[in-house]
Amino acid sequence: MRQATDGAGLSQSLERGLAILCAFTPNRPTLGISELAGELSLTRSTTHRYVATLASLGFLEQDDATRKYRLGPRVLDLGFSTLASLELREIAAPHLRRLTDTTGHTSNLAIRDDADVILIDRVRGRPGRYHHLEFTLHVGSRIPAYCSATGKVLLAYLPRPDIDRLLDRVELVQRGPRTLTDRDALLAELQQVRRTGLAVNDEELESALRSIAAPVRARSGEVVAAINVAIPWSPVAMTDLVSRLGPTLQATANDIAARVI
Amino acid sequence: MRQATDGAGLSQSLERGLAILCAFTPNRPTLGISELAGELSLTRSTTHRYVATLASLGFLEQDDATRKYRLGPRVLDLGFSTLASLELREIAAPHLRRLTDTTGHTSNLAIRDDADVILIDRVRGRPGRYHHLEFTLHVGSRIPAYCSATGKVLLAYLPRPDIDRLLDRVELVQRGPRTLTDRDALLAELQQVRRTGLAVNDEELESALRSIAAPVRARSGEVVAAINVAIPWSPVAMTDLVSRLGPTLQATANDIAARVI
DNA sequence: ATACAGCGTTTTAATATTCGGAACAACTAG
DNA sequence: CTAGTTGTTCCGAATATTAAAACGCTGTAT
Repeated sequence: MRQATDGAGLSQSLERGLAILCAFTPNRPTLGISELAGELSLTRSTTHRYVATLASLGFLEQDDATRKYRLGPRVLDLGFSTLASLELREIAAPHLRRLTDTTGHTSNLAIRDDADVILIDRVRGRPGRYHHLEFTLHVGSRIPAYCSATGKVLLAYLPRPDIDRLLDRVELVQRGPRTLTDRDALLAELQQVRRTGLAVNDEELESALRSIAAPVRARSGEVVAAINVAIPWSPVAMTDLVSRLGPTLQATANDIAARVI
Repeated sequence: MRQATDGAGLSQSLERGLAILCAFTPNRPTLGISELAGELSLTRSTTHRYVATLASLGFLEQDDATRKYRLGPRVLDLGFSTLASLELREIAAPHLRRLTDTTGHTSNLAIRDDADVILIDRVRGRPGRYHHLEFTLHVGSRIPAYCSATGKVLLAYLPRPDIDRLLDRVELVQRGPRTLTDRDALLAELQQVRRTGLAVNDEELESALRSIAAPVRARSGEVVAAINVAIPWSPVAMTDLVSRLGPTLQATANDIAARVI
């Protein structure tokens, strides 16, 4: 849903077709031709041609009753089976699993894309108290970096100019009861992350959700990913959680890093 | 110049662009312009324009050193967060988790797409003996139906004409030491599946991999998905495994079905 | 050193491909 | 019945796309 033609020489049709696919979100799982056309500022006929193409290839399906469209199973072919960071994901998988087994909490592996983080692997914690986020977050989910523990980690170790450039384009909107909406406060916290090697998210993304994250470094020392554990809210103080889980988290992150090529 | 494949594709550019994205597989994670052009029978300049478009949108990334391309993080935006069967996935998630906790084995939720099955959720089993498939199969992976337990379940309950039509287009290639390459043998086994309500995969997809699957039914009674547990090979007889795990599997499948809208 | 072969990239003019207005059929309200 | 949707089809216009050729560049082989 970003960016049209900055320069010349790009394929309009491809761009529009992909925009159509991206228009389907969890909040709007089914869309009609007119809705799509309106959203993308295209005519219905043009939209229909793209949609028909996508449907004929299996990326979209048409609902028999309502005539509207939804995503088809083939979207899962698109890159999901591959993925830029497949190697990292494979290396991390058993360690994530162990992290969840020892802590009992859901653990995630995330990378940064622009000012967002993307979950590239996750191991669910014990059943029982399933939180709302358990269902709204999947592998592939995209979350703003500024209000997540993994995001803070992935921001913190960037060169300062890059941090500024990213934050320039982001509005620090209130997502949870304790979201850091003040840029200076966020920058201070990023410094804290660099000092401690840990980031926390204390109900900043969503109410009742806490999380602690640690950086995963490549051989070069560069922070290439972050792992975290998601913790449902409890009366325990955040500092206690950090001192209890932080070392385990960092040890896991280091184990992963040690196996990265 | 050329018409699209089966006269289906209406927008040539969109079809070609998506073909480029799909050309990236786990086996071939990075591709150059020339490779892509050769594979898709396009000229390099045309290929380059599509690739540049995809790269400018974040779906591809260019390696600084080799100048070749790999998938970018944005591919994960494509539909994965939504998906036709998201509801089913959400409903099934805690049950899959419990299934893995009680059996210790990796469990999966799969739907059918044409003659393949697609994993739409998975809960990894205990660490320890990580099998090769642990790494080659992810959510989103596509496997031939005829040589997997979930696939047999999803084939078995189709109307007979549909089964025939699907199998007409599939070659029963040997994938594992015990793959059913004979169509009649496969059809007989599908009947067995309908009788017992369980399907097995005894080293048919890959050596040392066994699996047992059960159908998940919608309110209407239609089989809409399948769940399975993957079992590393052991000297235990398959029939023993079935009698031990089958009831649990079916109970889980029924639990899920009972909660499907 | 030189020539070569391959790569990704840019430019080009010609046209196949795509565009979008208008019209259609089906459906829902009022 | 009319008036407003919706998804869908048609078709001439024209634009966005195509592919050949040339450009640098990087290696390798001579």
